[in-house]
Amino acid sequence: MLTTKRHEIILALLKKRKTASIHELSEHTGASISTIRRDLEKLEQEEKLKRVHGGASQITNNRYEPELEEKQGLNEPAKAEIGKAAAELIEEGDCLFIDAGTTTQQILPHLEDKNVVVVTNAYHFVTTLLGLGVEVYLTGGRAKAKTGALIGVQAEETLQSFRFDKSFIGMNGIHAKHGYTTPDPEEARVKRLAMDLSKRAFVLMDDSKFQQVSFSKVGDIRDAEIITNREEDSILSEIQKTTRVKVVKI
Amino acid sequence: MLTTKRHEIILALLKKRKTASIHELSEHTGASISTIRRDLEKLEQEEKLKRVHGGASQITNNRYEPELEEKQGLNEPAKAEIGKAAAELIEEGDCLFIDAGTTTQQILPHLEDKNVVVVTNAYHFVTTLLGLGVEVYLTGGRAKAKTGALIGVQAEETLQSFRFDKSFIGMNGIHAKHGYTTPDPEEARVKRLAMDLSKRAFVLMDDSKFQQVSFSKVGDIRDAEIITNREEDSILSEIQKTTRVKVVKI
DNA sequence: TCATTTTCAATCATTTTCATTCAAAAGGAA
DNA sequence: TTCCTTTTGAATGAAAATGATTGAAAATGA
Repeated sequence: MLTTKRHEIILALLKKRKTASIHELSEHTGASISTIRRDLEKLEQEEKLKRVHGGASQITNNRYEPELEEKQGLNEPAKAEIGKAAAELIEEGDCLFIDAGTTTQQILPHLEDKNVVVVTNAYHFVTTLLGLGVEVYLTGGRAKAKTGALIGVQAEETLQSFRFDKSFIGMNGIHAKHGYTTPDPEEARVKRLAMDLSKRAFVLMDDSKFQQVSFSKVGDIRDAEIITNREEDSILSEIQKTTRVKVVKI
Repeated sequence: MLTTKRHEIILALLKKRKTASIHELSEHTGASISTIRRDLEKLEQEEKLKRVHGGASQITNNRYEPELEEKQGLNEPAKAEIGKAAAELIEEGDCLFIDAGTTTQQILPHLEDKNVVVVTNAYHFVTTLLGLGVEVYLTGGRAKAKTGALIGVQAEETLQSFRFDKSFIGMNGIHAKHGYTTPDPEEARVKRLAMDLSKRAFVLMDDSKFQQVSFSKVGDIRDAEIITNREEDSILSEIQKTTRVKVVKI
């Protein structure tokens, strides 16, 4: 029996049932227990299935959730502090835009029962916000799994019908010369538009984003204020010449 | 029996009933009391359930979900069958609108890896659909906790930029004379618009909705086709004079 | 309150499964 | 063929899961 064929059989069986034991698979393919183990090891590396004690189980359908949750773990305390600092700027009656992203997400818990209206392009913020008793508007648009954002013409159109007191934007890179950048051009347009529609725009960034440059430019340094945990250094000083920076300690 | 499999069984049972005793679970899975205890301990750590003296109970995530989940339970088998029947109408390459609602939600599992584009006004369908590998567009709008729908001018504006091969609409009432009705006028407008933008519009309704009249009119009987589990009777016959009805058995 | 019953957490012995190693078998190239 | 690499199956001790047992804790009912 060809190795590839065996792999197919294993995956096919797992598609029908949610789990399968090593012994079932061994019997079903005619291969020995050891071989099946090796197969499962390889297939797990390829993210085709998940090994469990005694066998294997289907990979959790959610192509989306894991990515976001993984990301969530990175630099978590910093993000939480930045989110808290952002929330402190919010006043009664504010109309806010909150961009999709793991850092901006940290603002949410601080909005409980605040009298604000939130517009967001993050479809998975909605349930949380409603639960906190906040009035929520979602932009339309195409749903992007990787970042959990809504993008495209519909997102931009919907945004046009709002004006914000404050907007909180996530960003992938900031560079003294190249300004704010992010990988996806369509996301960049939405961020840019939200900034333009706000009296005050805040970019939330942990220190790892400094001097990074991504593919799509969102704007120049002066186009927004910055909230970060970056410690004082020459790069930060340079940026502070151009715009206001709120520095949080962790 | 695989450990993972047992965990799934436990969670599945808890999803149906609100609580389950250790003994029930032991009997149901064939595992010993000790093993079940260990399972519950682990699953509680993962926040999948809450242990209580003598067994375990469902976890309630937040203030919002319960309402919708309660509703979910009502007439569940009927809704599942109706959702399945609706999915059978879908063809390769279709552009679909799927309305927010517990009945329309039952279509989702049948969309796995189908080559379709889905537009929806239900913000909590997005993650599921992306997980199934479907391209998703969300309408904009104000998020309504009670029904999980996006409504208002932004929703209508976003919808205008699409045309659908088929739309699947949830509805609260159908009446031979008064047509389709639903409680919220803003939701009614969205439903109406989606129907207008579709080559074929389908209203999904379990039999409890017949001869019900709600506050806001969505349209006349002939404005959509109907998918229901209503058994043959005079009321259904009357309606069938006006429009096509697909009847499912449960 | 107290006594009784049920459930719980901790521990132990047993069984099952796992990762690692090694040698045989099966290809592939010169 | 011979030499070399890859795949396979078996063997091993280590790790994990399981079921039974026990005294402590919690619930129950008088």
